[in-house]
Parts: sequence; C-alpha cells; structure tokens
Amino acid sequence: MTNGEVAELAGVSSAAVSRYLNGGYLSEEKRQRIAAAIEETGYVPSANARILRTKKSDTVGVILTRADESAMSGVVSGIEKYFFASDYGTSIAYVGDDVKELSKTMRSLLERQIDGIILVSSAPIPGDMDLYLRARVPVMVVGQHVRDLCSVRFDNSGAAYDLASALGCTPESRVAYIDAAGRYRSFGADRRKGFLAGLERIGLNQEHISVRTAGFSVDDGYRTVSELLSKQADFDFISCATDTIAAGAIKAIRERFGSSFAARAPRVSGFGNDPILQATAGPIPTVSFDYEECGVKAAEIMVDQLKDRTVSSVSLVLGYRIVGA
Amino acid sequence: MTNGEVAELAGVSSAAVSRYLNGGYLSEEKRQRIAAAIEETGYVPSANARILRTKKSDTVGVILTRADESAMSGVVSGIEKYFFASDYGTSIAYVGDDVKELSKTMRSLLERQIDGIILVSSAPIPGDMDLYLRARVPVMVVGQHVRDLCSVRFDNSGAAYDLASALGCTPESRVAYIDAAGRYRSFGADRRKGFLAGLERIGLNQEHISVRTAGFSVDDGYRTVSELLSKQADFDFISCATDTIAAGAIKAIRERFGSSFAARAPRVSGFGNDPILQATAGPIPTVSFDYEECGVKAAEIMVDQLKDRTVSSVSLVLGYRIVGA
DNA sequence: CTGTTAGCGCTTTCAC
DNA sequence: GTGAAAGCGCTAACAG
Repeated sequence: MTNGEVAELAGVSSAAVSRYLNGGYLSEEKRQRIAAAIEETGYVPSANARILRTKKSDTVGVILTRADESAMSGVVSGIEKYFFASDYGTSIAYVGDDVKELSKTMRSLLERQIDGIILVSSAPIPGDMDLYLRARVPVMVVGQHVRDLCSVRFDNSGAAYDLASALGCTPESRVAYIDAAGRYRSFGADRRKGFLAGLERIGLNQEHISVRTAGFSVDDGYRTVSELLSKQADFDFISCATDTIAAGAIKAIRERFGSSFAARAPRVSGFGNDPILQATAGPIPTVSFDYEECGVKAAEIMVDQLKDRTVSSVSLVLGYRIVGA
Repeated sequence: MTNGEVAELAGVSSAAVSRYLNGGYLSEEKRQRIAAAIEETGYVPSANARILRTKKSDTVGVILTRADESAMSGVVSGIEKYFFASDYGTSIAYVGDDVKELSKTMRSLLERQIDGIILVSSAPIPGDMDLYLRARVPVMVVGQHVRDLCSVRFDNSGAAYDLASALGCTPESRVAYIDAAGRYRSFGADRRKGFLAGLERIGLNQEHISVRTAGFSVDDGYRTVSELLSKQADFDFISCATDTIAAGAIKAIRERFGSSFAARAPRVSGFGNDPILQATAGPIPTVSFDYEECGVKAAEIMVDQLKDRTVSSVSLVLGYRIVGA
C-alpha cells in the first residue's frame, strides 16, 4: 500500500496525502476522506522513502554492549525518555562480547541515515573504530571518555576514593582489593587507583594491602577470594571492584568462617549497589550510580549537538552516592 | 556522497558500483578503481535507498520491555547470535513501563520495512495492539503465548510445580507463597498455580498455606514478608515468585530471626536463579531458565517463517532446571 | 562484462 | 488549498 493508492482511493493527489500525514494545508473535507482511506486500507507510510527524500531520520542510534549489561536497562530507559520527549526516535543495536562487531554495527547504523550515535560501552574501543567515531554524524560515548568526542561517564575513581575513606579503616587495618580483570578502564584501573589512593590518604600501612584480580562473574570472585583467604585470612575488609565479585567474596568468606559470620570474618564492600546483594548481604558499603540520569544526560547532550553542530564537545562526569557505610 | 559520485570518480557507471557492493559481474580492474574511490571518499551506501528499491531490509525488529529487564541481555544475545549467523540484521526498540508506547513502537518498526518482529514481553498486551499483531510481516512473541502467533516461552507453571515438589515438604509443613503483583501471567498466575498444585500433590494441608502478593522490587518483598511474619512466623518455607522478592524475604527473615538464621527461621525459595542471590543467600531452591537459548529459538523460528511464510505457527515451551534444592 | 534507464514511495517546489 | 512533476540513492532488467 502506497501514498498514491491511498490518494486515488480518497480522490485526491498524493501530495494531499503527504500533507495530511505531515500537517500541511488541507481542507477539512479532504482530511476526512484521506483519514477514511487510510483507516480502510491500513496504510503504513514508508519511512525509507521519507528518509531518502528528506535526508533526515530524526532517529538516534544507540549501541549497547554486553559488558555494560547491568547498566543497560537504566541507561536505555533514560535515553529513550529524553528522546521521546524531544520527538526523536531511537534505534538500538546490541553488541555481544565480541567487540569486533562494533564497527560492523556502527556501519549499519550509519547506512540508515541516522542523525547521531550514542555508544554505550565501558569496553576499550578497537582501533578500527577511529574512522567511525569521526563520522558525518555526531557520535558520543557513554561509560568512558574518548578524545574529541562528547561523553558521559561516572566518576569511578572519585567514588572509589570516597568509598575507601568511608570504610572506617585505621592505619593498621588489613585490606584486600579485588580488581576486575580485563582492560575496562572504569571497572578496573579507575576504581583500583581511586581506592588505593583513598587508603593512602587514611595513612593505611601499604604492607597491609593486598590486591588480587578476578573475572567478572560471581564464581570468579568466589575463586579468587577463596584462594586469597587460604593464604591470609585476617583482613578487616575485602573490597571488590563490582557487586558481582563481592557476592562471590561473601560466599567464600561464609564458607571459611561459617554462616554465622564470626566477628573475625572480613567485611566486604562492593561497587554498583545491586539491590539483591544489599538485601541479602547488607548493609555493605558500596557505590550507587544513577544510570537513568546518565542516559538522560547523554540524550540531552546529543540533542544539543543535533540542534547546533557547532557546539563544542562536552565531557560530563556524573557523581555517585556511597551507601551502606 | 552517493553511488553516482563514486562511479564518476572511478570512471564507471553507478550500476558498476552497485555490482561492486553486491557482488555482481565486474572486471578486476574496475573493482580496484571502485575500491579506491570508496576508500578515498569514505562513501557509505544508503540503506534507505536500497530498501526502498528492493523492498526488503533483511532486518528483524526486536521489541524489549522493561518488565523483562532481567532476561533482556540473555534473550537479545541469543537472538542476535542466531540472526547474525543467518545474515539478518537486528533493530532493537525499548519500551519502558508504559506499555501504551508499544503500538507506537511497533508502528515505527513497521514503517521501516522490517521483515519481521519479535516482541519480547511478559506484560499483558494492550488491545490496541491487535491490529499490529496481524501485520504484513510475521510477528512473534517471547514470554507469553498469543493466539495464532508464533511464540516462545518458559514453562513457568511446570517449573513452579516441580519446585514445590522439590522443597522437601511434608503434609504438615507450613508454607507461604509470595505472589508477584500485576497482570503478568508468567510471573503471577502461572507460577502461583503451578506451585500450589505442586503442594497439593504432596498432600500438604491446605490450611497450612498462606498466599500474599508483593510488588516487583526487593523492598516490596521485604515489606510483604515482614508484615506476614509479624502475624505468623512458623513457616517452613517462604516461596517467592521471583528472586528479587526472595531477596526481600531473606532480609525480612534475617531481621526477625537474627543474622544467625536460627533453626526455626523459615527457609526461602525463589524463581529465576539470580547468581548474586544464590551466592549470598544460597543455596536456596530456585528455578533456572536459559534466556540465551530462548533468544536463539525465537530467532530460529522467525527465520523459518521468513523463509517460508506458509509454515504453520509454532508455539514453543522451553524447560527449566531446579537448582539449590 | 558493462552502461542506460526506469522507478521504488515519498516530499516539495511551483504554478494554479 | 491543491495537483503536477521532479528527484532523493539505489538496484534490476535490458540491451549491448
């Protein structure tokens, strides 16, 4: 079913149908007739033809990666909300663990005449993406900063610093930090450095600090902490780079110290404020981020760029809340 | 940058460029020249023009809803994997809590000449969707069954039945079931009915069963179970419709019985096998679903429909695994 | 193998 | 207010 067929059925020109759809000059009478014809035929206009003709889609592409799974729903929800209110559509693409697919995904978005792209990813961006990051449309990144591009991210380092400060440690406390493996700056280096800096400020004896690295799953955390505890168990705190790892740590500790959580058992801190962890193991110190706000801000910046492409690039760092301490 | 401009630069016809892109007859020499011209100009073909012309996009639309947040990443990952291997693209749309936006989302997908639509949603589908469910393209549903449509869903009822059987209850046991609020068939009615049927089979005294209803958050579960326990506390099991509610239940129980989990404290069962819950509160009996497989199966069925639209509609019910019991 | 050409469904002057 | 007509970028005959 096309424009023209509807026009014929309503006894008007295809231009009139177009005007009906887009709110141009049109007599009430024809408006009625067209409405009836559309209703009758179930006509659905072709976005492709419209975009081809007008050269704009009023749609922003959003790329999600598995690495940011836990933030996914919140961020998308915020993005969607803002774009919806601003009369932009959203087209989401998902990239699994294989970051190589990123450029392919980016390309297919670009082929669709999308107005802008928001890449939501904490994962390191492969070199072959450089081309696409400087595309003909504004590209922005959520979760990390990329030179010359707009970005929105959380202050992981600052959060980790404040978290370390909030644990109530003394210079004599013994602390283990379980780092997140892989080259994820925000989960890894940023949090670790911030945390260690926080401990240093307290004046914590460097020799009382142990650092280990774990994968991203509960099981990874469990194994890493089990092994650590088998060598040394007199920690005051085992601080983990993510709440998922923290869950594994808690399991390991409980296994070693008994379910009654003996007074000598290390306490645990996490990162991310998972509600289930907080309810079942809490209150434990952790960091809470507002993912939805993150999405809203990103969309807001994107819309600004879209309206005025000369606006200089913005790099926004969002705050955090220390909870359970 | 267009087809024609690239052609001119390479000294060939636009048809040749098209052939280059789509793998038609072309001399090696022209192939080289075109490649060079594309490289030089950074030309990106217009998907809209191609789709307009060919009337097919080789792309399937996927609609995600907030209600299915916890399954989202897994399902999408499975869908994406299968379509990728089958040379189909995927275009994802997200619908928040306001299910009214569903028809708008569906429509915008339809306008894009998408080849099929997979609606991933356990939420009740509004009546105004009927029109769209019988669209010109195959539509299928993941998470519930809709008459006449292909669907993939989990056997929630059977899982709940088996879970109830696996708790190790006797006819004299006292059991509370915390139902999930709202009109979500799979989280609500299906699980509740299956669970109660399972208890009945054991011969559990009906008067020893209490049913309460909670919202979907940890806090909802906490409040509901706290209130329940303040009236009656001698349960052997508090079984919850979701792991999230179970987390709240555990918090409420711990608060009432002390963190040492006295022998008289009720045990808890959940639904969904959240890894964090299992690590921190487990092992507790719960049900595990393979969301990724669910996505793969859905995509598989969709591809079948796409290849042969006369295939009769398939309704697949996936199994489950009882864990922690 | 290759170029010419028509036209996908839509919007947008332009002239009435 | 309204219709005729051109053309967005691409592909698919078709003729060479």
